[in-house]
Amino acid sequence: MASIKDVAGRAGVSVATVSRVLNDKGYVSEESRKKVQQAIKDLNYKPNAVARSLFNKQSKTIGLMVPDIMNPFFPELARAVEDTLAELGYTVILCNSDEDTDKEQSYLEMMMQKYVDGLIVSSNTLSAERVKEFKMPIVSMDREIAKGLPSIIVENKKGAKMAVSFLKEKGRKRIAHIRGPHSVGNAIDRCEGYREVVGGEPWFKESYIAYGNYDMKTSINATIKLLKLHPEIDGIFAANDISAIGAIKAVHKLGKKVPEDVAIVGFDGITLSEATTPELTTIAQPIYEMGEKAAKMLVEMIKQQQVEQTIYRLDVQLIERQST
Amino acid sequence: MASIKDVAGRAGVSVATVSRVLNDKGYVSEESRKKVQQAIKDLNYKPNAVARSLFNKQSKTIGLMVPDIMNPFFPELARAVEDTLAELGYTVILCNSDEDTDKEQSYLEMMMQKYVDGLIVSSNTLSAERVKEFKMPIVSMDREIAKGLPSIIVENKKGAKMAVSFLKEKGRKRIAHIRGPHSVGNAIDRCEGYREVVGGEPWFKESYIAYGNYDMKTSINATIKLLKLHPEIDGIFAANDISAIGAIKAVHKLGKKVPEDVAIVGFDGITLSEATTPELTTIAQPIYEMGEKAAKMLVEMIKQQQVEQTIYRLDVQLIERQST
DNA sequence: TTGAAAGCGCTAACAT
DNA sequence: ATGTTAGCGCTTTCAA
Repeated sequence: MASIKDVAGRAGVSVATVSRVLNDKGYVSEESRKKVQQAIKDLNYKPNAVARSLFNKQSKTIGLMVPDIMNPFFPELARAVEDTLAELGYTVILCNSDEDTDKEQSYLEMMMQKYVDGLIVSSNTLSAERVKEFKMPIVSMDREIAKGLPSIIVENKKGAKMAVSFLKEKGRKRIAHIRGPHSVGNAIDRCEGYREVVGGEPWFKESYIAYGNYDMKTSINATIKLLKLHPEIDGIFAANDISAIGAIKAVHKLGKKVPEDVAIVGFDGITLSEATTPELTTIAQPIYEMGEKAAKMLVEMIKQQQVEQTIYRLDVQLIERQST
Repeated sequence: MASIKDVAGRAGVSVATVSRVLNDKGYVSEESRKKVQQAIKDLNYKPNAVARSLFNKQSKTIGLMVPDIMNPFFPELARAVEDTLAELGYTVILCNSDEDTDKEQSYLEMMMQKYVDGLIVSSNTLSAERVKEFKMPIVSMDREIAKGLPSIIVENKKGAKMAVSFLKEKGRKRIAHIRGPHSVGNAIDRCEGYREVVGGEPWFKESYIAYGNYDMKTSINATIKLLKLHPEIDGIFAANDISAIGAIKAVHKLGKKVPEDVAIVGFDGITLSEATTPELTTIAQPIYEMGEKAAKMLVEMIKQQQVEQTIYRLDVQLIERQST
């Protein structure tokens, strides 16, 4: 691999001049520039990014930390982030945290040691303090880690209300909710949204809210229990698409039909929701747009060396399909 | 951020000594070692990875290049790779190539510039020459890019034969195939496997092989056409799970039932295949294991500085579910 | 057993 | 307009 010295030698100038044309900084005569460019071509020279990083304390690399890339919400997000960042000249490091504090910590340390320029993170376990002491631009996805920390979130409560209202409009009289983890902000918001729409109904019971943990197995079991206890239920709002798919399976297992006997609405709009039978009606988040926005914000922050204090709350959209 | 100089100063030794204890290389008196370790603790010193890379020409980073992380096959692979590599002290850079030669090229250049230590790649467009001139350990997934290049592949033909034989055992008399792209090796192998089992049957027709392109929309249309042309078809082997899901949808659209009227077997064993109704019978690849193996092989290669000339051909497994 | 110093490839003062 | 040089933080020879 040719180095800047080789280029300088071949062009008959000093390394400083080469550096100047490389970075288009300072004065360089047209003649020298030509010679340097020629030498660069001849040698197929590519600047050494590591040497640059050492000097600049920047690596043109950002970290993307998600709980688990296998969770179907994240591939699309990762794709959006990577697309956008690649366009802007950045490289993406993938981290699966499993929401494990120790793993998170070691990823953070690795990032500092490698001069990673910034971090896009979706986590419920990363505390505000640890983020603070980690002096690096951060954008948080799907959750406000700390006041004043840039975040991309969606209208969770509003979306939940849309979902439940939609079930009502469709003539459903007993609407249950499969909720997500108690510790997760968006699960709380979505549950609140549900409550606001049907919590005051005369038929409403606390036991209409079952715990699905955002996962399929738990949701299947929860739904079966729910429907056995309350056979009158004719509509379900599941807090995410995975839970909704679990609910569909449970309904089928009990010999009932979706949507005839029980109509189901999910939340997220992951690709999976189109692959099921029946296809899932869902509250779609603009996942790709979220990733794109996060990436752009982060780069802004990196360039300005100052943290924008913004929260982007993106809108959600009801996609009606066969499950309702 | 404390540097090695700070540590040396605080410990009252030279930076060389600090480096020695850091890397556990060369002679260090017990006393000096203690002092250095204490200083490291006091200062919460972490070695600067970039400076190390500059010297070592290694970055403890590897690239993972996939066509598209949104393709449901790859998240699990990425997870396996990342888990394994993180365990071994490596960081993973994610690249979505879209099988686009230009994108691939610029990723490769970025990797050279950043002293990336190796590459795990799944691509049908990366040519043998480009890989050769890219002097860096590479493991190829799901495809042999060049003779002698380490690859992880699966028993595609054998799996296809298993799938089709299984349909026969289940009493299916007219078995069709939804094939993948003509340019993709594993699609060719799977199609061959299909042919070997039923190509000699008296009822076999060339038009029983439809083109699904490994994608859902195309497979839906192909299946609809197929079943309209040949209503006698009672079994379908789809070359991947996405196609199989498309086939299920198509069968439903035509008012027929899976598996009563048409039994369907897929290939891949992606998580998605469990989420459908009916759940998909499929030939499962050991996806996680493939990623793990690839990562371990790559690290071996990096450490030994020499390329092992091995091809791992992993076995596949029939998972019987509701679609048959 | 330890330290001084060169060097990895680059950028940016500073001089000229 | 250009070159010389120090320095980014580390590792490793070489000498002591």
